[in-house]
Amino acid sequence: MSSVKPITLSDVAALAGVSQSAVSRTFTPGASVAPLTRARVLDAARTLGYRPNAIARTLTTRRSRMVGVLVSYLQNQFYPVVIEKLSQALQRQGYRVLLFVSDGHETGASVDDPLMDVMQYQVDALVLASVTLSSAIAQDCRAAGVPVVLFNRTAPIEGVHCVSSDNHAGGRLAAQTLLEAGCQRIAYIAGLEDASTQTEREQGFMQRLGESGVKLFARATGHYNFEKACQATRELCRGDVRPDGIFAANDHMALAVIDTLRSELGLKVPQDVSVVGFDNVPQAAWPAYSLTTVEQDAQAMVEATVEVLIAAIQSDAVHARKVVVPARLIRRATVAGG
Amino acid sequence: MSSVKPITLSDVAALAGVSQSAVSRTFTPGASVAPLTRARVLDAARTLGYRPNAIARTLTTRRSRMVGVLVSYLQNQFYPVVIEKLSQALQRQGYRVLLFVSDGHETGASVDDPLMDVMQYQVDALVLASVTLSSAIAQDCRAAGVPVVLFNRTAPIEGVHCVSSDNHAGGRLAAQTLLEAGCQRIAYIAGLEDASTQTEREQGFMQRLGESGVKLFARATGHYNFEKACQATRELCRGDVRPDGIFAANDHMALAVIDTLRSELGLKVPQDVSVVGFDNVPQAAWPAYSLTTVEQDAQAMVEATVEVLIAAIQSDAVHARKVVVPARLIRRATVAGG
DNA sequence: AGAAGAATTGCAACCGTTTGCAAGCTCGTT
DNA sequence: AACGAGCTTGCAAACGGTTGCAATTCTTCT
Repeated sequence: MSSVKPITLSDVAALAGVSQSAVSRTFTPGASVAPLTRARVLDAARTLGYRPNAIARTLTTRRSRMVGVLVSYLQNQFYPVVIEKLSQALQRQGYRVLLFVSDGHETGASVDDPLMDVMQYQVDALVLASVTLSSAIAQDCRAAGVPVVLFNRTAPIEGVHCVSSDNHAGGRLAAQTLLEAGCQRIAYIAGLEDASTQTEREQGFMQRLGESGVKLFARATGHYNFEKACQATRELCRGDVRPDGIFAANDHMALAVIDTLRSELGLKVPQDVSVVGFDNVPQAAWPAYSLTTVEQDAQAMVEATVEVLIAAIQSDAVHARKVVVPARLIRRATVAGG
Repeated sequence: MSSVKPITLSDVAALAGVSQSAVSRTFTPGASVAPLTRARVLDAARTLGYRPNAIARTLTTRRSRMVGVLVSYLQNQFYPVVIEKLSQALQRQGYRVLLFVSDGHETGASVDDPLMDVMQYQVDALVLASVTLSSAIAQDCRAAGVPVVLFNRTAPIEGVHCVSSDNHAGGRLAAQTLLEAGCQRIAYIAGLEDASTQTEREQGFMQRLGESGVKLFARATGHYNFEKACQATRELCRGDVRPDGIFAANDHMALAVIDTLRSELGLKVPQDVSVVGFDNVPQAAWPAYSLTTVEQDAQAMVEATVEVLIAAIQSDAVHARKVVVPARLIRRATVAGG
């Protein structure tokens, strides 16, 4: 069972008694081939078990129909959901996904390397779905003529597309929800400090608080990480007087907050403290949490991404698009007085 | 900014004043190149911003250094974890991941199509990490000379490698745990009926129960699905007398069981009913659940997979390996009398 | 100094497709 | 019967690399 000799165009051509071109053309939709020839070729191809070689095709057409997708960490359930949807959407459009998962230790080049690596595979476009990622990369790819779309992240990089949800409005929604619940001491648990999602959500949140003349009671950083969010929660509740409302910059952290509040600090959610998250990951709906959260419409974001991507591949010249999809509040059971 | 002319071997060769071969060889580790030439080439490459074209390379070497990875649904957190680890491990070995997510509606050809599609990309190997997948596929790929490894699934297919954990022993462990806790009415929630993980776990479980002369109190099917597992739990608890110990065939379902038991049926875990899961997904450790479960060592499974894969790629002739990784019990707080 | 041997280099064929071009064909028209 | 329009077809040159082979250069030893 050693390496099977693969069937090529010319094998089929030989059997069908036609030229390579004829075979190639029968497999190229819209090419000019006589019905009879096509039938003969298809026949030969079938008996030989011929499968076109996408790699060879890529070499001449200079279109791989592969899209590079770069993700950082999949602990946050939002990303698996996105990958699943994105991958399926791209498959439907005839594209394949070349997946890269960065090590998390994204110190400078460590992430650049595998990334430039993906470029060697001639991907038609690149989706960066990592919250934090040196924007230098995006520019490199851009320079190499590969369309780049930043997913769930914005950045003022020339020629780079962005798809995100309305984090600012979402932050405002979270604030408003906590305010309406009558919270007096509102705290915020931040994500990774330099992530655009983090800063935008916080700004919206603070702005809305400010409009009601409310000052933030406390702030801690959870780095979009479960353990660190637990830590942040402990920190917030250390003093005699603790917050009665917490907005965590994403659900992943919000779940950690709830767990810590309940199991470790013996507090009741929402009676003692209200919690609002961001994303609406599947677990947010699980009865154990039933988290009130700001939804990011993953489906809409994915659809926008695919659309932008394809447009960009089709005509390289389109000006960079910044899509922001609306966010909306999902009211569940972690905010008082619901 | 229309299509940038890419830099090729000959561009570099021209600038460096050497032949294409020289350039090619400086980028081929272990090839014979004089230090001076190498330096000159590297220099030229740098100033030109040259990046080797992996696609072209693939065409001649007939090794794409891509591995196709096929997954079905990512709701079950076990798979994201696996993808992350697998992807990183492969990257470390210089392989890229071509990801396929099947639609879930795996009715016959619907999954075969995208899969045969992946074959066109000349992947060096294929990992099937979908619980349920027509084995015909595996054989097709095998026939095409592409090594196939079934991840977390066994099947007696000639020439196809398998990596899974010891589901039988794991099932026994689950039974033993419930027995030791003094459970009198032990129930089982099955996964997808024809998945090998499901049947193996159930067999081990039943065997151990039998050894203690215990008969199964009830059985329901959750199809490895959250909602259906909730449904199954309701079903099990419908009568006057309900189970006091439940083994769910995976954590994803076990979490659903706990949620349903607590929030919907007002029962206490583990006081009223003990629950054991299988996988040890990250959420199992979350305080809200603190699930006692049988761990699948994802890291070990991934490492085995990569090893098998690479061995198979290196020499096509190796006989199919079936690796089974030991499973162990993680004792947390969902079994009585812990 | 001369020859054997090793290291380096360039030539050119090849990997499996696509595609521009020109030639060959089929038909309907006049 | 001759003519041109429109299809179909094959030829051959790319696409960007790799690699066996032979030629060249450099060492080193006698």
